[in-house]
Amino acid sequence: MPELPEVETVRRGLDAALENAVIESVMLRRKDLRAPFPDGFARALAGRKILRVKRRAKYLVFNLDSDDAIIAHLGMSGRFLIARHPVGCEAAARSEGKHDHVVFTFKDGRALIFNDPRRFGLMTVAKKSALAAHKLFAGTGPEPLRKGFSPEYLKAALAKRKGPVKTALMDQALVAGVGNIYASEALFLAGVDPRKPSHKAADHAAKIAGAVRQVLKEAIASGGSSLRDFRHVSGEEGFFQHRFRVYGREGKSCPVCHQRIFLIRQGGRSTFFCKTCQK
DNA sequence: CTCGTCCCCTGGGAGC
DNA sequence: TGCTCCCAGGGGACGA
Repeated sequence: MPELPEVETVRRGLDAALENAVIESVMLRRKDLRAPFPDGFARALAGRKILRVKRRAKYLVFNLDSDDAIIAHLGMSGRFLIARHPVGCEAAARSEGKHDHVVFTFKDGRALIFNDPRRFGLMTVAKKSALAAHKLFAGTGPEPLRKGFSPEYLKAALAKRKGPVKTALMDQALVAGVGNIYASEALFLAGVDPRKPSHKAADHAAKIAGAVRQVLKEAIASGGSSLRDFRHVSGEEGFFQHRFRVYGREGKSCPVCHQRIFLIRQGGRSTFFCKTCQK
């Protein structure tokens, strides 16, 4: 599910709802997700206040009023849902909702539930002062909506690679937060063939960088894409899935030239593109 | 190093 | 209706 626009949508919902919320308890319904919860996870969080919720790449970072931050990843199917009403909250906290793996309760009576059927998600705690060097973030490339993701940077990064440009865009070390949907969408906007070797696509770096930024901004403005699992923290769906130009549209007509859209496999993932518009 | 392949896990949809 | 197969937004561990 969640690429940068979806994670950013969740971040905004969490940040707005949980600023200054004080954690009362943390219930773990199992010992691990993609990785084990660290020892003392719940204990380190109880009584702490959430200051801000930030995002780096596809990770959410909850800054606490201690030295710690919670790091969370939605994997493919993770959801954060806020139970707003005390009654709903108590029910949520007590519930054994299928795949509700973590339940935070707050002093104000609300609850935050992390639900993740596939359990590719992750939740851990780390020192705020050492986040940039944390194993999960070291080696992560620039944020695509910040200045570091410049045409010059992308040109140099692509020039060093041999693999297809679409695979390169999905590499979190090259640029943070772009996944399978938005890599296809961005290359369509840029008019670049996803099969093109990265070093040859380097000449189009400015167009590609601009397209990545454009599609991510559009998707954030639409509240992300809900194909199956993705929901806002309120439970609402995003609606950018209705705006896909190529993703999931195999055999349908290209929005620009009306030729048929093709589906190929790259690195085990589906890629959608227009052979006429993308060279 | 970089690249491709496989795997983790559950659920939903297509096809028979 | 029910079974089997395939596929899914991510990422990390392998081996070549």
